[in-house]
Parts: sequence; C-alpha cells; structure tokens
Amino acid sequence: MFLGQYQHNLDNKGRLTIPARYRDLLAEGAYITQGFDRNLMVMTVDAFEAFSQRVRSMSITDPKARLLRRLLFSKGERLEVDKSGRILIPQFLRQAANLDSEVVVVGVGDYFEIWSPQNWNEQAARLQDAETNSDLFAVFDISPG
Amino acid sequence: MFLGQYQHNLDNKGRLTIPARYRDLLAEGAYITQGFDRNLMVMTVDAFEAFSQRVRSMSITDPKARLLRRLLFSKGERLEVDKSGRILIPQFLRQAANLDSEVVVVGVGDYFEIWSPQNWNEQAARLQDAETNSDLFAVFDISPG
DNA sequence: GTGATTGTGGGAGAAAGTGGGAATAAGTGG
DNA sequence: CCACTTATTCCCACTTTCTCCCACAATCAC
Repeated sequence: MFLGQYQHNLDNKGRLTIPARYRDLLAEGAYITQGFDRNLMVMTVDAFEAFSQRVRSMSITDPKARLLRRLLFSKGERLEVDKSGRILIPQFLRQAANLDSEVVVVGVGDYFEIWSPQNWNEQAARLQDAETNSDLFAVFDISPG
Repeated sequence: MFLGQYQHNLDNKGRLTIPARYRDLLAEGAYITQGFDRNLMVMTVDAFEAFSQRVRSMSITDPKARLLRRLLFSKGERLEVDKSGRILIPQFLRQAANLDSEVVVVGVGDYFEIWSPQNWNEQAARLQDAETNSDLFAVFDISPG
C-alpha cells in the first residue's frame, strides 16, 4: 500500500526517484496518468488495466466515449523503474501538472500522486482546515470494526 | 496499447514517423481511415477487421449504415510501415484532417489518432475543462482497489 | 565506525526522428 | 504502343534525443 509523503527532485532529464518503500509495488512497472486535481497519478499495472478495460469496451461511435478515451489514454504512459529506482516522467505530463524540479510524492493507498509543491500546499491547507474536516466527511458511512 | 501523445512532422512526401513505442503493434501493417472529429484513425489489422466486420454486417437498406460504410471504406487505406518506421498518409486523408507539416499523434488505447495541432488544441481544451471531466467520469463509479 | 541503502547527477553509446536522392512504378495523353 | 509526367518506394545520411550505465554524497542500520 502507498503511504506517506516525500519531497523529491526531478533532475534535468525529467526523472523522479521513487521512494524506496514503493519500489516493490512497482517491480513490474507502472502506469502514469493525469489526475483530477492538476496532479499525476501513478498506478500499478493491475489497477490501470482494470480501469482501462472498461473504457476500451465502449463504442467508438459514441462522442462521449471518444472523449473519455482521449482523456485516459492520451495522458497515460507505461513506465519502467530503472536500476536506480527512478521513473521518467514524460514532458507533456510534467507540463500538465506544473512540475518544476521540486515535487511532492503522496501515497494514497492503491496508487500514489505527484504534485508540484504549490499545488500540494493548497491541497494540504484544505486538509488542515478543521471546519472542512469535521462535517465534510459526514456523508460517508465508515465503521472500523 | 497506444498511449501518450507526440508532436511529429510530415515530410514533403506525406510520410509520418510512427512513435517508436507503437511500432511493435503495427508490425503486420495497419489501416488508416478518417475519424469522427476531423482527425485520422490508425488501427491495427485486428482492430480494423473487427470494426469493419461490424459495419459490414449492418443492413444496406439503412441510410445511416450506408453513410458509415462510405466513411469507413472510402476513406480507408491499408498501410505498411517502412524500414525507418514511417507510414505514407494518402493525400486525400491529409486534406480531410487539415494536416500540414506539424501533426499531433495521440494514443487512445486500441488505436491512435492523427490531428492537426489546431484541431488537437481545441480538443485538449475540452478535455482540460473540469466540468467535462467530472461529467464524463460520472458514468463510472471508479475505485482503483 | 562501517557497510549497505537511498537520492542525485552526468557521460557515452544507441535509438529515434527527419530529410533527401535515385530507382521504380503508375497514371495520362498522344 | 510509346513517351512523358507524377507519384511511390527503397536506400542512405544526419541530427537530436533518449537510455543505459557508472559515480558520488548523504542517510540509515547495526
């Protein structure tokens, strides 16, 4: 499971060192795609392929389905982890998520996210906001037992 | 699977270098045809034959089906990849998709698309639109786990 | 302290993308 | 049927980019 958060650097070739704790999960490679909040999502092979299969089964004559295809696949890329435990983030994705040299890597369970520091800070501020936290999650029905 | 996006150039003979990542999928050649959004679609042999079989099974007494037939087959062409990894895009298709020297190659899973930069930018703007996104993904109840 | 691991940087060879010449094939008009 | 023009195919050459590999500093474990 992907946990915690890390501050890492992209080198000038666009490579990102994966936190060592994550590497076992990405041994067979990974998929990266654009997230929903100006960030990037890195998923295991299984998670991505299950997801993509649903989109691929939709008709290509349906305009909305075509949009969905483009959204998912044109922003997606297959990744391999190199010997030093790094992945190469394609240029168009760095651009899409506003990534400079500093990035924040955030574990969120089944996948992890890559953020620019400023976007992450905004997000972190929302998490800190006690008011938001207290009633925002009331709609969910969660019991730990 | 066709993923990602690339900015390539057509030379003055109308040839397009296929992204290296795509070449294995097109080893046995490919089919190209006009898309539904002022773009071109390049499909593997298998994907095209499945698609065309579906269209050929449609009744020729249905006017819409006849239109689809004409679109698919009259604008379709069989392609081979040359030694340098390029395909030759027929003139009438370059015209149909408004292709000049710069083109954008977009992977969409089972096939890939060829766009003029301006048409793609319009499309990308729609994809970037958050409302569209949530609208599209609302179709799914997505959980990666 | 010492050895292994982690994060970072960079160089060299290989591959990718691009362009063009020359031979071949195909279409056109007499 | 033949000459002519146009388009297509097959090479080869060049530049840029990428990928693989190694090196090094900092950190962690014991």
